[in-house]
Amino acid sequence: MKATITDVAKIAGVSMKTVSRVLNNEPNVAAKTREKVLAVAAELRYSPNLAAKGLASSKSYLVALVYDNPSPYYIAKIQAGAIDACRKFGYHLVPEPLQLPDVGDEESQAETVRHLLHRLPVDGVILTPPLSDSASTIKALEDMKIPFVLVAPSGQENGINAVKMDDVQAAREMTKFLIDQGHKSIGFIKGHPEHSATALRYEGFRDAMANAKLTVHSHDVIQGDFSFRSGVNAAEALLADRNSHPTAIFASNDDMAAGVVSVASRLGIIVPDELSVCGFDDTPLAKILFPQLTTVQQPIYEMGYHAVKTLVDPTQKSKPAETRNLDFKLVVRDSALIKST
Amino acid sequence: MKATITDVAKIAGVSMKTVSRVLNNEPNVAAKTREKVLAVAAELRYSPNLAAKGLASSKSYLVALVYDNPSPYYIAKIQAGAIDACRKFGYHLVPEPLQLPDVGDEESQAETVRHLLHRLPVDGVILTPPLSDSASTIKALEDMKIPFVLVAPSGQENGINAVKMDDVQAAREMTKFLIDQGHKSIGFIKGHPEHSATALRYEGFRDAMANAKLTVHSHDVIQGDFSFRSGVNAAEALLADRNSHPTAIFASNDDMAAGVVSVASRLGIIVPDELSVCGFDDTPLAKILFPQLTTVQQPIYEMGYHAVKTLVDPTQKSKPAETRNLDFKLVVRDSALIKST
DNA sequence: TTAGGGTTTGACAGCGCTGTCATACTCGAT
DNA sequence: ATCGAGTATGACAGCGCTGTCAAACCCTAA
Repeated sequence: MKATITDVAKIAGVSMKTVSRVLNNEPNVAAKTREKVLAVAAELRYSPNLAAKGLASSKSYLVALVYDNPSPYYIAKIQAGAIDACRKFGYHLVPEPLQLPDVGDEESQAETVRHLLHRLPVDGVILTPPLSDSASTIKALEDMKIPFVLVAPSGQENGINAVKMDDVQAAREMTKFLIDQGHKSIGFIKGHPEHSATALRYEGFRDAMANAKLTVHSHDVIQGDFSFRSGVNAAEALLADRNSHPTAIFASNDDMAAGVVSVASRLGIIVPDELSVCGFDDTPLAKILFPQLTTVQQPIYEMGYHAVKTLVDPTQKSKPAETRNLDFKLVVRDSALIKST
Repeated sequence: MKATITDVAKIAGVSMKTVSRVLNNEPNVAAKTREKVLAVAAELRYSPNLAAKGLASSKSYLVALVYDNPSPYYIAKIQAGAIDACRKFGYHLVPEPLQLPDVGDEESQAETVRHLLHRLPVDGVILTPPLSDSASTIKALEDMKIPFVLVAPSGQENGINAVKMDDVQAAREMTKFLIDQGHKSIGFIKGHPEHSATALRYEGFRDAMANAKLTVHSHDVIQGDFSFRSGVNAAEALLADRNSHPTAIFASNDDMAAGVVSVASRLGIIVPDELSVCGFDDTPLAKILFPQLTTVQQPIYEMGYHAVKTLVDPTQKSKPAETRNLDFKLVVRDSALIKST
């Protein structure tokens, strides 16, 4: 029924090994032979048996995506990128969520991961945040000698493969965008204190303000926690004085920005005419909201793609481990007005 | 380094085959032998090599989740359920998104799926909507003799495994809930005309209204298309007359319900005091909104779980193919007030 | 012409496991 | 004691592929 290498070999009149060579793009095959093999393979609709390949070459052609991230949206995007890269290189992606009950201390996390990968040996692992900051999980991987890539780790890892984006720079550019729009008084809502991005985004904001010689008033910076509700609270504080409030508010994520928009609408403050609002992350929410949110689009898909690429691309192999910064994108939508000159 | 069956066999003083028997819970192994083997296996931290297992038994221990569904949220939930079931039965899930560019006519979809599964032979396939309604894709699977399960197909498939929920009943119960709350005039917003759920949900609504001997005025039923914006438009129509509008609005999905809430808030109509609103799907949006949405929670996770279960559970095997209806859940939140007696 | 080096090809073992079938062992009934 | 019918175990081949290594071939330079 299903064609094997032996079938192809027989019909093409060559040995199995030669067929194998052709199919794996190995050198030292006469062009003519190659063509014939390819033709036969196509005709027979041959496709290799991954299990057999794996068994013989002690590779699995599998990459694991390990996550315990509560944001399905984030994971879905990473996964999409990772799968596309896998396809390109003949690999397959196996998502391995850590059960929420499992997510206890770091140690038990690492143990779970160890267990997981013991059962299903893979050729590489992608660690998503917050796992990408778990020292013991990383150590477990190193122990097992399984290649891995960190997605958006907060530390500056050396000698470890990682993909991330520059939160500071993104916040800087967003802030600069607002300043260029003519805003001088800009409110900022910080994220959850324990999330690593919080400090980075705030740093970018302050940088840009300082560059523009604008002062950041302490009462214009409010602590949030990335939740919609905290955005509401922050907005209420920032907009308390109807006669003198910031003309723009930069929230550290979209959920909080949505909170700001809702408060503004309740107070009758028109966005963006009287108040520009921007967020961070470009979640689906950003497009549902009215007006649509100006925000920062993280290269999440790309992180997934490049994570897999560093893991499986033979070209990349043997290159020294490195942290790769991927480009974000400022998405300007209605919530922050582009002034007509 | 890594223990094999041979190692375990040697140390336990039995044959490979016996170890294999123990590890696969086959019968006819002396209790004492079983214990010893298990002990040795544990000590050696032995875990079977999936590729070898697969090669020898011509199974892959892989289940594919095929989707071209644009809703990452939906897929993520299906996937979570499917993965959990896979874990339980020693399988692994491989997500196989159909590239958006691929999604052309049904034929090319089927061809893509055929191609996909040709490359990676799996023991079963889960087809998510709208693929679960693609006759040619289903046929491709049948041709390849790969077992499959349909998730939420709209047709009444016979002799085919499927998991779904009863949209009609859910809409009926939601409507009944509103009626029990004392509402007599209830507006309804229909979904996208081409989506199969649209008719079912509307049917449930009408059923319940008829049961309660309430008339459905044609001007209280508005055609929407599942988008937020269409919800806004519908709400504007339904609430046009400030003095006499429905006291409750049942939107066919959460996005449209969100549109209703936003219009109500703009018009100064207090939800739920002056207007009860409910949606369908229990998307993340439902909890973000203020007030939080009363809605129907679909058993999406459960569908994923049971889909895999029917595919791989040896207990279920050989059972006749059947369509399984899973239970939905009415989630009552603030947007539809529970009146204090 | 021939040696030497590179290129092209194939034979064969074996990856780690399971299916098949044969063998050995156990125990109650005769 | 003897037979039969389980029950328990093992020997062995082979799943489909690749790695290794040897063989065959081709060409150029002497």
